[in-house]
This record gives sequence, structure tokens and C-alpha cells, in this order.
Amino acid sequence: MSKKAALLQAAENKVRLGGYSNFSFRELATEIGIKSASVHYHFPTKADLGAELAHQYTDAFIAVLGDPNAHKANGKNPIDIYTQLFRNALVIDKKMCLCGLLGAESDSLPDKVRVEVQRFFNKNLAWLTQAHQINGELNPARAAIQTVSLLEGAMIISKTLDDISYFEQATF
Amino acid sequence: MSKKAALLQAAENKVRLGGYSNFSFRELATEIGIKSASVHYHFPTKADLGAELAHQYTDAFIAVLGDPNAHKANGKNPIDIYTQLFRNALVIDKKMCLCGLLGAESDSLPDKVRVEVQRFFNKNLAWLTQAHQINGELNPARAAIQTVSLLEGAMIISKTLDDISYFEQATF
DNA sequence: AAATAACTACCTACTGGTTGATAATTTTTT
DNA sequence: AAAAAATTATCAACCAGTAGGTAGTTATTT
Repeated sequence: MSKKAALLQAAENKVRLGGYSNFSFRELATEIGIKSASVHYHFPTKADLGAELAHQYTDAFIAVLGDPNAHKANGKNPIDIYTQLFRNALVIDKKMCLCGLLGAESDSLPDKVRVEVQRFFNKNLAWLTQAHQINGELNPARAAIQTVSLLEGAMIISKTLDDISYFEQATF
Repeated sequence: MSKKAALLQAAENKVRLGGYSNFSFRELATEIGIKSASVHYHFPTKADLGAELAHQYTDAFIAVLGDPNAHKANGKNPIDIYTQLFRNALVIDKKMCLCGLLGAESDSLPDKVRVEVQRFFNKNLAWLTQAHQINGELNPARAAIQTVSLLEGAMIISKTLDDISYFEQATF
């Protein structure tokens, strides 16, 4: 794993626990064994790091979701696949959705970071709209908004009250 | 308005835009015309300020919600009243729900602040459970979780994409 | 030789927090 | 009513620590 990838990984963990201001170049550097000045070699500014983090997070997220049509063809409801991805974040990582947290902080984010968070939700809504369309929903665009809203919100409640059953109840 | 109340008001505005780390004693002090050392007179530590802020926010929130039975008696759906409160935060204040944002940051919050955020959600779930019960819901506790999850999530999407119509679509 | 990746050393600005002092006000005692 | 004591709210000055960022240098890899 390259130092750059390690920096992004370390930053992701911190941001998903406490938001954009919950990591510093010094912390990241110490964690992976370099000096803070060297982090600036990989990412000129903190905003650059944050933007690249959100971008890669989004790409990985969409990639792991796969093709909703393929899920349907395999007899699986693509919405269940989507829900499972959120559930894993909560149960396995024990962390918030990166862009859910950043989205809540949206107003105080550097422009280039906010743009990437917007991209995350636009891509998610596109995927979910397609999935709901496949399921024969009457208003797939609306259903998509409701699905992602419910899941992001349920994560917050479960995290805050430290009990996964809130997430389960919200999604079943 | 007392200086203490003014400090809490200034802090609320900042936290609702960018979370717990989006305000400093110096900023608050400058904003209301005192020195940062004087802020420590009213609130010994930042965590004390944060905790009192979340506590008062919760009390005001529950107070303005009123009695769900009274709403029903007036021919109004108490869930609509609840939804309107969130909508106003978005349309009038143009800010996130204080405890929604703090809840997302839950893991990195001082203990006494997190406890107050938990109190917010427990009180909200209690109110919503009662409201859904009044409406004759089969599983009012589950419906309560779904309602608050949907609204907190819809706020995040609308804030991030800077478009209230996402909130409208999620809630109608 | 050139590009890559790291370093040391430093800067300015800001963070939450502490100290001791100072007025102004309020409460208590005489 | 007057004097004494306590409380409230503020201040200037300061502290150690951390923030993001920069300049110039060195080591490593291709």
C-alpha cells in the first residue's frame, strides 16, 4: 500500500468518526510514519486531500454496488443490496457514511470538497432511481430520495444511540 | 438578551453549519462583544457549552412540538406538525438540525455532549411513537424511527444539493 | 540526470484554558 | 441607614499545544 493510499485510508477513518475537522496532517503523518510536511507532497492542501478522499470513496461505493439489473436477474432486490452496504458500514466499520457526515457539514466545507459530496449523492440517487424503476416503482426518483434519506438518517440514530437495532427497525 | 443566551445563540448558528468544531470561544466572544476569557466564566469548558446548547435545543424543540393529542383533536396529523418543524429549519434557518449534525459526529464528541444528543433522539422517538400510536399505526415505535431517520437524512441531501425539493419529495 | 518522495526547520494563526485583578452590583450583617 | 461581605461579570496577559502551510534540502528510485 502506497503512502498516499495509506494517508487516504487514515483520513477516511478519522472523517467518518468526526467529520472534516477530525483529522490533521500531523496526525495522518504520524500514523503512517512520515512527517507532516511530506503529506503536502501528496496533497497540496487539506481541501485537496478531502476532495480526493470523497471522490475515491464515491467511486468505490458505486463500484461495489454493481449493476442493479444484474442483481434483479439473480433474483435479488437491488434495494436490499444497497441497504446491506450501509448496514455493513455500521456493523463492520462501526462508522458513519463518509459523505453522509460531510453532507451534514456541507455549509462549512471547502468548495472542492462539497462538490465531491454532491457527486456522491447524485450518483447514489441515479443508481437508486434505476433500481426502483427495475422494481416497478411508480415514482422511482422519489423512492430513491426516500431510500437514501432513510438510510443516512438511520445511521445517525444508530450511531448516536449506539444500537444497531434502530437501523434494523428503520430498514425492515 | 443576556450574554450567556447570546453565546448559546451564536454557538448554535455555527454548530448547525459545521458541527461541534465549527465554533471557538474567541469567535463567539468577538461576535457578542466580550473577551474569550469571559466566555469561560459562563461555560467552564467547551464541552459544558456544547452540552448546555444541545440540552436547551432539545427542550425548545420538544416544547414547540406540543401535545400530539391536541393536534389530533384539532384535526391535524401530528406527524405533519413534526415534519413542518424540520422543514422550517431548512427553509427559514437554512441550517441542519443541531442534533442531527452532532449525532453524525457522535463518536468524536465529549461524553457530556453526546449524552445530550442521545437525550434529543430519545425524546423525539418518544413523541413520535405517541403520535404514530394516536394515528393507529401497527408498529408505532418502528414508524417513529423511520420518521426521524427520513427527516434527518432528507435534510442532509437537501443541504448538500442545495435544493429544498429533495426534502419535499422525501416527505410527500 | 531526472523525477520522486521524503526530510528539517520554520512561520503565522488559532485553539482551549488559566491566572489574578477590577469594577459593579447584590446580599447580609451591624 | 450604613458598613461589610459576597457575588457577578468582565478584563489583560499569558500558556502550551496544534493548525495548515512554506522553503530549501536530502535521499531514493527510475
